Amino acid sequence: MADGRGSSTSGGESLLFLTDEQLRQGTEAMFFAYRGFTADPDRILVDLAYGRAHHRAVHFINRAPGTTVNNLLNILGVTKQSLNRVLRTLISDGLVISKVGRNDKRERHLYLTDDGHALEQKLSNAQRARMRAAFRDAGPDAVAGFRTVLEAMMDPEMRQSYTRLKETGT
Amino acid sequence: MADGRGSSTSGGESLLFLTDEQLRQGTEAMFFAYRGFTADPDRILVDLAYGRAHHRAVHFINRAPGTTVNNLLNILGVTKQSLNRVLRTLISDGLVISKVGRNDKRERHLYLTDDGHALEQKLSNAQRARMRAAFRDAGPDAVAGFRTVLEAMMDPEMRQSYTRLKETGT
DNA sequence: CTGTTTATGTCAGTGTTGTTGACACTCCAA
DNA sequence: TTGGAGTGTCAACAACACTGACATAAACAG
Repeated sequence: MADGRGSSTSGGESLLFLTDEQLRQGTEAMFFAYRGFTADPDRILVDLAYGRAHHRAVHFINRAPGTTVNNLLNILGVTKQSLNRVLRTLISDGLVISKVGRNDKRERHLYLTDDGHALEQKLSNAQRARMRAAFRDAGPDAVAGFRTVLEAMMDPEMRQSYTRLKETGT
Repeated sequence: MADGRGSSTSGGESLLFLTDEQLRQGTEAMFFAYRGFTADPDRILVDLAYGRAHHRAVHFINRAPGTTVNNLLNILGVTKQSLNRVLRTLISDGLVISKVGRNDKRERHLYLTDDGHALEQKLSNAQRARMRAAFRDAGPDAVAGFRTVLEAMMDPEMRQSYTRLKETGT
């Protein structure tokens, strides 16, 4: 909980970082930063006639190879129709392969092909370059704070997905 | 820089926070957090048959009353056609008024009506509640780091818009 | 075995938000 | 007066989300 530590003011809990003005600036920072965050991969994707949805699918299939459609659905938070449209193009373009499950044959396990890995690398390199520069400029303490606040901002289920990915890669 | 490490050169400070794994986690944190960030206002907007574009327009008109269409265009980073569609509905629904400029009559200055202010409050209260909770849980130092990293992640023009809004409210 | 649930895929329709391109109008400034 | 800037509108289109309905196959529960 907030105990005011690290505050520059004296005397009791300084909660100045919780003023509406501060919160509004946080809101706007999220808005403008997210634009930057997606800008670089977006530029690559337009040339390939893909969109952000393809990027997200490729990212998480790479992150958790063999993940099922249902799992991906939960992570991405979209409908199966919406995801299916994206997966169909990725599969028919040879970037993703779908394997019938061994234990449960209803399930489809998703993997990137070599071409899929190549695209994932291209996209994540572009995105990481910006984040690396931002992290480097901000320094490790700021990065820790950045992650702390973002985690606190997630919906609980999303935080769970995030943590499980972070810790176990599923 | 595809060495998979981002590790430091000789001797100095540990740069473990710049590993590809750390950057990937930062990427995923942005993705999941942004979902949370928009979730609460989105729930309100669906009932009103509005979308995020309306929210953004209302937010920035409230933030900089009397702003011109062109200024708003630059801040939002969309085409005038796209913004115009949104503004048209907001104006015809009585949430926004457009006043012909006094000095330059080509310009339209945008203001929220009372109804517009009411919607803006409703939306920003919902959004701020989550951010306030996240800020409070994370503490002031984390919040400072959060803002530092986000600012470093913006495109330079967006950082300029962000800073000018923050400092002068235009 | 039968009936139900789960996992997936697909078709059709709709809505929001973004894009280009084209055109018109007003007004300012040179 | 002419050129350009700011604005508004029309048309067409694409990406990506949604709902609803339906089909198939496999797993599971009785």
